Amino acid sequence: MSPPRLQDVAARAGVSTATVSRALSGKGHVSSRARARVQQAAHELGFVVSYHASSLASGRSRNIGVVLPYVDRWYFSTVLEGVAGALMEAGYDLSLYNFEGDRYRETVLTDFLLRKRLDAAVAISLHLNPAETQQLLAAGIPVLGVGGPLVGAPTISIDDHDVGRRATEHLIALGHRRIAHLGGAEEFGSHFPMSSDRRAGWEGAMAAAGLAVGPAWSVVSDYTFTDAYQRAKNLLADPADRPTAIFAASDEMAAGAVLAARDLGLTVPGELSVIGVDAHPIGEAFGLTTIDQHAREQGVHAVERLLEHLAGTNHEPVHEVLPAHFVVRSSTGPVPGSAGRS
Amino acid sequence: MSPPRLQDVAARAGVSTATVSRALSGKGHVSSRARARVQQAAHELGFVVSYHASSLASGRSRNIGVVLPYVDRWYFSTVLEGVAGALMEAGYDLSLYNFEGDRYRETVLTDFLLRKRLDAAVAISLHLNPAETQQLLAAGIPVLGVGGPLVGAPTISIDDHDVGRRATEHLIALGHRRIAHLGGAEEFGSHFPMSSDRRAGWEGAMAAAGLAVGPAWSVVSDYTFTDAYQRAKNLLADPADRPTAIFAASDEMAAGAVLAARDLGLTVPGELSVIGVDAHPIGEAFGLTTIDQHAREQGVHAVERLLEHLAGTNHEPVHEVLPAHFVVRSSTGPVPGSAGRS
DNA sequence: CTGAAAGCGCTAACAC
DNA sequence: GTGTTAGCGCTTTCAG
Repeated sequence: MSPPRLQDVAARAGVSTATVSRALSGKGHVSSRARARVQQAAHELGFVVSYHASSLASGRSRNIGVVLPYVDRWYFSTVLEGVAGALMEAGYDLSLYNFEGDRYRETVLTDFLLRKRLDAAVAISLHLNPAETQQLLAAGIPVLGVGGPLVGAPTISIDDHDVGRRATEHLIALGHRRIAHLGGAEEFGSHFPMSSDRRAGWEGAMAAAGLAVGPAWSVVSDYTFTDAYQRAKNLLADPADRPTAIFAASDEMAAGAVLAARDLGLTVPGELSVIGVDAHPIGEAFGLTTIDQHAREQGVHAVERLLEHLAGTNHEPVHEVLPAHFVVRSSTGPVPGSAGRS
Repeated sequence: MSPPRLQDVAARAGVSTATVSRALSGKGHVSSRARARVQQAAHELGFVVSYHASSLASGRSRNIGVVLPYVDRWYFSTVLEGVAGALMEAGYDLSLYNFEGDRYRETVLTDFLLRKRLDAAVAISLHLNPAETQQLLAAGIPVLGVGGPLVGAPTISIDDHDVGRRATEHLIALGHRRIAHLGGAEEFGSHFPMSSDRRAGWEGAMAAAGLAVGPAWSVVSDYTFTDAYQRAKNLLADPADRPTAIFAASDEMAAGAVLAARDLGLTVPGELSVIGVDAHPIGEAFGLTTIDQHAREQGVHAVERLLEHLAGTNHEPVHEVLPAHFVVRSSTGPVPGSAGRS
């Protein structure tokens, strides 16, 4: 037998389909008596509204798209967890669109996102150009950016420049003068727009303290543990000319650097201090000092903003900046051969 | 102005809506001339079919659900990447349902999955009981299980018992006699059903070799780097009575064990051999010997199977076993104080 | 507060 | 090969 329809419920409850719809959706006024009978009937029949019919008739689908460049990287999967949980609480479905770098960028943007089956979308650390953003907005899909700049759309993110500055100043305060940076490439800007900002924050703090920053200490990696491990090993190879501290743009890279140092026989933080960003769980075992950017909360908050937007009136593209917090553990300490200051 | 409808395209191309529908979907026969005009008109108007209308009318939604207990853990996010890519290639949408452990288990199963908006679902390493599986199947949603047993539904997975056996035999062949296991809890069985199988494989191999397996060497962890690090440290603390090798049920745990060993001053593989499972990228920097279970391919293959199922006739619940392969690196070696065999 | 009825935009028989 | 038309199952004016 086919699944029960709204009409079946109406018949059983002895009311019209309109009343059933109102009673079940909570929209419009229904006498509590009618409501009770409807709910009773719906329950007995095991009725579930048809998503497609409901969406077609109402124009809304209670479905939100999440667009991201990777799902198997910590930041993205963590934000995704936050988004998924918040949407679930709100009774929304979540459609996932993974660029896989840039592999499906075109496909997602043209074939998938425009099928008008989304009430809104959140773009995680994605650099959409104005044309792409406009395309979405023109299709009637409000977009919210998380962790990346989105021209013409509201965003939430942390202040990456400030994060870079604070991490660096923490090391400077410990007496370090020779501080290297391990971050993402500029070209990675399309997916990791924060990279250059964190690097700029480091450069700014170094300059403000009158410290030199050679190109050799401005290391470009790809945000993976393994690549960072290798690059840190190269960076630290020469005992005569190596930094005493490293600021890594992510905890995974920071952890890779710690492992590299150990493999070279260097103690952390005795001979090398390392600080990361993220509060990645792996940092705990490494005793990593880091700056927590509350990735999961970013996802939760993104959904709150988006639902407000859908419900409400406030459609200005506000760029909201979320706080990030120090988590000091044991990977940072006074510079070697000093009394230190901590 | 409102978006163009099928009718607008029909008018512009000078044909009926039925022809437009056929021309655009590729179903049914349309003269190439009509097809060309339709495509032309559709393009000029920027027409995109309405997903909801199409789904309502046809009963199919080109949307597949992915149900999993976590998204921020390597195995799950990697399988998810594979599934997402394969679905994208096939032009299917992907709806994500995250249990977050068991937090949303009920909600997902009752509120979300049954809304008849899914053509099918893949359950990643999820232990659905027969009633839950039946509920889905009864709702007309074919389910495929990846990496976990699903009663009454087709599945694909590796042979975890065999993996445990092979990993252990690798260590035994290197001369090890004191081999510990770091795996998941039995109770974790609801999400990591492979845990107990890998452990059983280890026990079996040890027994077959006539080797003792004390309860102290059968360590239960939670599949995280940090927990494994801590437990391995405890396991290795006593120099007088510690294993010479560890078989960990995942690379993350194996890496945690390697770090623990180093923090205790033990060399790997000189004083301790470690082998994991997964081919997690982090294993590279650790030089981890592992068994690759090809997680991404599991996801890709799951989609292939599901689409075949949707297209075809073969509806038997086949349990397919995929191969897993050794990746020998530098974390395993001859037992300490022996000439070794390799 | 409730019912009748007109669609929402497309697909799939069924005719021609 | 192509057009006609009856829905798909629900929401939402508009009356009452």
